[in-house]
Amino acid sequence: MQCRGGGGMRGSMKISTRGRYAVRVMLDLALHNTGDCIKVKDIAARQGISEKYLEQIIALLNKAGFLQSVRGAQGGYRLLRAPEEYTVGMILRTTEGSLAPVACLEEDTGECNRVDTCETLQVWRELYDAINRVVDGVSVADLARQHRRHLEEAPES
Amino acid sequence: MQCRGGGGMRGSMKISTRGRYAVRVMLDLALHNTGDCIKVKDIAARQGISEKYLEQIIALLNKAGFLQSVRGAQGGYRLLRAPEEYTVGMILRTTEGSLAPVACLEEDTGECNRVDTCETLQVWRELYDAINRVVDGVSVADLARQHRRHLEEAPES
DNA sequence: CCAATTCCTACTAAATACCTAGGTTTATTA
DNA sequence: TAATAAACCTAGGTATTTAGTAGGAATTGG
Repeated sequence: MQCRGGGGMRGSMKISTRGRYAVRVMLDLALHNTGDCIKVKDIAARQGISEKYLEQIIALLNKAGFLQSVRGAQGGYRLLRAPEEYTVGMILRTTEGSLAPVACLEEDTGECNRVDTCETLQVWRELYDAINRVVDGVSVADLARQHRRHLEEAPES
Repeated sequence: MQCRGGGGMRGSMKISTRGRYAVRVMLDLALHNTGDCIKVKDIAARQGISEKYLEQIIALLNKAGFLQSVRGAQGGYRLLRAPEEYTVGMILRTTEGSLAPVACLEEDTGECNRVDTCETLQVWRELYDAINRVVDGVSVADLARQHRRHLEEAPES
């Protein structure tokens, strides 16, 4: 359905929907940060994402301490801190796990035995650094700012 | 066996063994670039990788036009061009597919409909650029140079 | 001819991605 | 107080991908 081209090679190094949706959720929460609770149902509707699936993703963000949750009727979620305080890197790490391109670079795990003689490790380290620099250099507030600028330039609906 | 910590979160954005082995193969071929053929069997032994699996990976590199192959007894492979001509990026792209972190950035495919209003796309684009800059900035010759320097500093065996 | 090699295709077990489904608990409100 | 609306929790389920195994056909050197 999504792979029409030739066979084979679809591409790894991908950020999964979990991570991408999580970033969009955080942005959504920042844009509707009026003080009162925001329901999963509303986010799902706005973002066009399955409600039940979003629930699970938000649960990860919640467990990470990013959100404040209110149970019961008229409950929902809101950002615990200011949008500036959340980087895309933080969000991706809690939902996707480590962003290291190879397991050897994982903080706790890994440590392959060929570490001293492995020339490729240096490349992976540079890659890891570059990835972290980008994702930690963008905050949810940056995304929100960009969204508002978009609206000004092309005001629709 | 490799995940001992807690459950959950293993980490995406990973380069698979295909890609990592491919880079090691190219480095191996560069280091043993004496002019005569190098057998898969020897590479597999030196690198400690399954012969049959390597065969398939090398087939990809071969089909991409990176190698010269000689069939039959005393056959094998050698680099078609100088090690300087191959970047890690080229190798990863032929074995792993596109290095784009999201499908929307894929050259031919993708083009999601929310392209104009998607603020997150900008982050993914920056990430894509950063990844490409790193992997295209390192050649197989660089890896070989680093290997030889390693040997000088700590000459073992 | 024989042995060594590349080449080609199919298969498999395990993990992962991306959900769906169904229920439990907690709080508001009619 | 009962109904309802929400968060919370856990267990699947299908399709795809990964990391190989396996087995043989085609090609060449000795």
